[in-house]
Amino acid sequence: MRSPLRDHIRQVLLEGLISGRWEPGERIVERRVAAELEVSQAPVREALRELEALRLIESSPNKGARVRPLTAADLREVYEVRAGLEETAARLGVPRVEELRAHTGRLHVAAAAGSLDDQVRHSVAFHREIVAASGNAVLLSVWESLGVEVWTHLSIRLFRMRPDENAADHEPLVEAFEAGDPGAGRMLREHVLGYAPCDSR
Amino acid sequence: MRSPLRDHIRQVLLEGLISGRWEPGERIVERRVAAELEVSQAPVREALRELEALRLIESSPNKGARVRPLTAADLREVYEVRAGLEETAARLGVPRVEELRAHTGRLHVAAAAGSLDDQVRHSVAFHREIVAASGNAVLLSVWESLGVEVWTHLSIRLFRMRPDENAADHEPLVEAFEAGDPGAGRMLREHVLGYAPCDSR
DNA sequence: AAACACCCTATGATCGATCATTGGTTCTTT
DNA sequence: AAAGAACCAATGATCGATCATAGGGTGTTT
Repeated sequence: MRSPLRDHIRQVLLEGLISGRWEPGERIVERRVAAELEVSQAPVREALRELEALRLIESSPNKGARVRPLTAADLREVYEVRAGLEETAARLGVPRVEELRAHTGRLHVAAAAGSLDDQVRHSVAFHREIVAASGNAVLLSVWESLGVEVWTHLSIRLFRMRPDENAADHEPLVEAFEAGDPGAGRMLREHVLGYAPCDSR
Repeated sequence: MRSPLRDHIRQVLLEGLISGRWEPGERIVERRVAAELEVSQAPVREALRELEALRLIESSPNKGARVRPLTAADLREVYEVRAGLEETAARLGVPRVEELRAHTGRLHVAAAAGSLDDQVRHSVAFHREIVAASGNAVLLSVWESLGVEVWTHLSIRLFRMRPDENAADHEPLVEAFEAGDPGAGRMLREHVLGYAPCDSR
């Protein structure tokens, strides 16, 4: 066994959160998870702390970890931050348009096939490409710490939100980037906010 | 003893990083820290992971943690992200102008007294107020995860950067917020970027 | 001497056990 | 019965010990 123990545990916990095995507000008991996976308590703790950094769980001293209750307002906050980060990314660098087109194409296919998981995956990849193209590693790291993919899955399950099923929404963005349109950043921000819940405007 | 063991350890490590006890690139050995503080290895590991989330150290499996070598380019990346976050914050909410004035005043005093630490502290408080006023808890949490205060101390020590000694720089911002100037966000972004190293423009 | 295999130490990763806190339960006391 | 004290089980926090890997040293082969 090399060293991916806590990585494996984190993955199991993540899948449990996405699939709804643990409901929001429910406690996640370190020893139970440890016993089930036949590992010790320590790596479970570490995995839980990583999930805490993703804001998926919350914990208080001596009281343990519980699944963070996810409200539409929380989700909106995440979208607002994400929109700002992606706008910043668009200002800093130009994404590889071919990549964007490839992701958009796969998104089309997934939407046609009705595969929610694939839609989420390719949509996330589209946006990640933009952030990565900024050339700013800190920005990418912060963006990833938002846990976009997981939150998207959760919002679909908990709020019955639809994934951005119309890949067409992405086309204008690609064209703006290709044309070097200085308004691409703003477009991107609006695009992201458009999927946030309770858009107050 | 209640539960702040790992918090205490994190604080000790933080102070060591700021003070230069551990130089960039140097290894931080879990057991040595544990022995010195007369605690076990486990809480030291947890504290190290928190510092890793702040991007202050980096670690790879089975190879341990080392102080992240801090380059001017890294620092610039942090400033770019920070500038974007604060611009987003300014768009979302209006800070309490009295608070801003109070922080600016203290900044003046600290600058006059030549107290670097106080200058950093009050400058950070000024910007934090703006982010907190956004009303977006995720935004605040992400901003704090940038570790602005620590990075500022480090950049002063490693690059002999000057803190934003002229509190006057903050005055126009306060006035823009007070006037409800829609350009306040952009001003704030420029202000933050102005302190970043290697401004290429 | 270069290349390679083997061993050895330091140390990160993990474990099983123990300490300490929280929250509930029961037992008085009024 | 309500209020409080004492007890108890569950579990998070911490510990000391063990397992396993990385890197360096040493000897052997060519």
